[in-house]
Amino acid sequence: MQEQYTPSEIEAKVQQHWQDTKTFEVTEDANKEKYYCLSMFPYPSGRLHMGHVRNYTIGDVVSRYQRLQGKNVLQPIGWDSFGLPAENAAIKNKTAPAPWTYENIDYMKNQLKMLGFGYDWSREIATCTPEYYRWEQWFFTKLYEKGLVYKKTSSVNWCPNDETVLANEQVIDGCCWRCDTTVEQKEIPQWFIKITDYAEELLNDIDKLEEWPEQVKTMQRNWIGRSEGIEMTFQVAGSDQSFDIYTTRPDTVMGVTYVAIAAAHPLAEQAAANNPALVEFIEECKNADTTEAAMAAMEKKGVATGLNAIHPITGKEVPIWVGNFVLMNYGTGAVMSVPAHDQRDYEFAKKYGLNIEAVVKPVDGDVDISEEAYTEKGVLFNSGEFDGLDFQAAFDAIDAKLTAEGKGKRQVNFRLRDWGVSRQRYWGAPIPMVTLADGTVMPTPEDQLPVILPEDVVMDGIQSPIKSDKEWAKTTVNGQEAFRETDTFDTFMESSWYYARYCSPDADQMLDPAKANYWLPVDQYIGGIEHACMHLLYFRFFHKLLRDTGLVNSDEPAKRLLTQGMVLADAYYYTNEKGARIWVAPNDVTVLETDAKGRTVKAVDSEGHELVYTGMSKMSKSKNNGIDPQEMVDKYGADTVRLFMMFAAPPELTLEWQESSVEGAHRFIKRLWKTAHDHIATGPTAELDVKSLNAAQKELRRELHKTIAKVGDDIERRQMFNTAIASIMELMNRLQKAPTETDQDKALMQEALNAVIRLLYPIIPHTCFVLWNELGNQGAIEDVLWPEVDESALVEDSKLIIVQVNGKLRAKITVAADASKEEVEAAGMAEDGVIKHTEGKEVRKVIYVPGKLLNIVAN
RNA sequence: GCCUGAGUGGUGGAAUUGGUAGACACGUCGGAUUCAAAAUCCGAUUUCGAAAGAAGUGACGGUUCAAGUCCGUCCUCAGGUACCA
Repeated sequence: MQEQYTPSEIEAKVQQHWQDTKTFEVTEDANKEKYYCLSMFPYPSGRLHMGHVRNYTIGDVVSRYQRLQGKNVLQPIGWDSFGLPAENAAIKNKTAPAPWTYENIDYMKNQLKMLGFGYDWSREIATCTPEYYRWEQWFFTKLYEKGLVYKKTSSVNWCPNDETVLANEQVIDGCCWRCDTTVEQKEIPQWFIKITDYAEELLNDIDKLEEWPEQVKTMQRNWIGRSEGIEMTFQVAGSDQSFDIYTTRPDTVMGVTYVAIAAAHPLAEQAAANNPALVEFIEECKNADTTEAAMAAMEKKGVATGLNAIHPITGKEVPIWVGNFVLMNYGTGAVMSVPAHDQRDYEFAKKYGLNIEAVVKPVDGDVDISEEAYTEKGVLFNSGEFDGLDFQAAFDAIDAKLTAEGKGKRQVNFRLRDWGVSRQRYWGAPIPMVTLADGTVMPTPEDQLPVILPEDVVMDGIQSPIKSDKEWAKTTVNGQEAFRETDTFDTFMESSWYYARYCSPDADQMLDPAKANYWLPVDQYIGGIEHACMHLLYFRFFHKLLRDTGLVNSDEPAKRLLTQGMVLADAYYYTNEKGARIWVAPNDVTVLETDAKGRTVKAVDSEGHELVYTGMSKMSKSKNNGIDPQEMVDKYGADTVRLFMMFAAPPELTLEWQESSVEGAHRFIKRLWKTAHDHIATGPTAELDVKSLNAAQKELRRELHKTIAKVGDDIERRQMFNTAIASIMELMNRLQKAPTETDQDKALMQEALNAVIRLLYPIIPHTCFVLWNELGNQGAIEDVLWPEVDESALVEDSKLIIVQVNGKLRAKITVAADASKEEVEAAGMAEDGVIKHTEGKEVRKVIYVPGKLLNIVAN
């Protein structure tokens, strides 16, 4: 065996072995328990970043661990390869999105192999290929036939200068990122999928996701946002027109002093006919940013329409205002306003001098609305026949009255909105719809699928090539001239079902149900927390759609979810002559001076600029603090990078990249290698005879088996890979100091190393692959099982008891494992530290936590 | 704004069910080895204090024999907010 640890040699050799023997290619096997481990697939942006490395290392650790549990483990990978960045890169590099994407895939695929991830490469998919998206198109046409797809107008960000639609990301401070023109909102027809038809099930089935983080489940519940309220109709005074509003606070309805409608509401347009101020305001609202955050931040403004609405219960007239905070697209496009009991309405009423009438007060006192709205639920007053009712009673009574008079009804609403899947961009799957010459809109017939996206295109930076090429849309359907839809799908469509396609990647149908039902649901899904609401909800939604199409037979796509945190790194900048901050890459920084505690005081870059250190931030292009995984693998080897990633923080927390800590991980592997080398150099070992071990050997063996138990629990149940590694490090620290004189010392070392190598295998597989055979074991480590815990080795004959007086630590005592409370108490009371703090005091109570702690309460 | 998290030594973090706060590692300091350095090995390392001891987990308050952990109010940071993926 080589004395030096040479990761580059070892890793190349082991990776070649995995490739040659197709170690990680799997097929359905009814005799084996399956395990499907899935990491969110990457967008092929160019090179892997540390976030990818973290995500895929976690997945690989889980997969290899499960393999050693004897399971049939599927770990696939692919490429989420449609999307906006490819268009931007293509324009910048004067190429087309397709070649740019395919080159990136090739490059990144190599990087994944160099990190040693055990993927079944025979199942690799790229969503930008017709072989993939054709089934998505097919599925969309099926959804259309089922009535789950519809078209409606919806607003998009519009740059009037470029005459193009912008993503939210491309709007900077209300202006186009390319030409700085003020962005407008434009209403255009778009396709929607009725996710709201599944809102109730998506909400209820969250309860089935027992192994999903509570955090994600809470976010999804709030995102879906089920509410119970009343929808009621207001008549417009002096007209036969009416409009509906929805409220979750019908108990406040007697306090309605005005109603607010959206600028795009038909009534607003009607009222604007002879009201120039209103026309101007409606114009202004058209250009307002409609993202939720912007809506919340903007100043709430309004203009009176001059129209009045008739209160459905009191019959009184209240003014109708147009408010910039009401959107036509959401809800009914109108809201009732109760300034006394809603803070936004309160501020609006104060601003425009509208009436404020309190109708709800606390159960035990008066209501004070001189400073702000009273938004709690209380008891009604000033509410006529409803006076004295509490929230629920008022809700029921008002519901009964409105229902009886045909003016309203109880209704469940969801915050969740239907999924708009149309994008006016090129690099996406064409939406398989056509418009015939006679105006009929219909799905592309099945025999004309896939609708192929041409890849050989020239990007002009503004218009989608399939829109600017007027010929592309032309086709023939049912013998008629027809025009293809030139919008493409939201890329969330592709990422909503890839997990299912992996089960039968070459199937000549969307998926092969027999194979899909063998592998699905996914046992472990791993990805970033940023996907909690959108991707993970679409993913669950699509699974239910697949189920209702008869393609899968489970209700949920993934049993267990792990959401990993971001990767941060040091960031440094200097200010140039023009006053601009120039961010310097961390590997170009030399720290010259640290304070007594090791904090950076002075740092310079290679050109001598003195730098400002800003601490840790998310690795990003803007702060130039990305660490290239490739460089790290070249320098330390993949196993070191993997070990550091898993050791530096628990998977769900942010991880701070610290190269000194990477070196620490590298040192640990070197020590492991040396310990194994030194042990192997002493020659063959005798058989371990457990009965003959002395006390020290027994204790060492107990530590070994405690570690085996802890590591298994940490990886499988707790998913705390960092503490699993820490406990292996502790054990290794002891093993390095353990005596090696006798046969049994050596036999124990052999048992320990054979176990440690398997415990570490999921994390540093290359090193462990080699060491497994060096230790004299036959066959590949992939084919052996996880070490077993010898329960008999765990038995302890004594226990350490913490002795406290009034909750403060005063002594530590060792007692027999079977000592009674009385014995422990007597031993504890005899300790100097205890006597000192109980002298002259009365012992009032003694709390004993068996085998752990004794607390003496005295005063 | 709203929804969801996080905050513990110089640093990353540990403390799993309310029971020893700081495991493991990095850094720093001291020592060994070396002509010297790198590498490696050994030791110290929350703060204050000579010690005894006291204080200490973002802030303030509460529950409890016992609180990093539970409850309340607040502060800061992060993720999401429906066309970035």
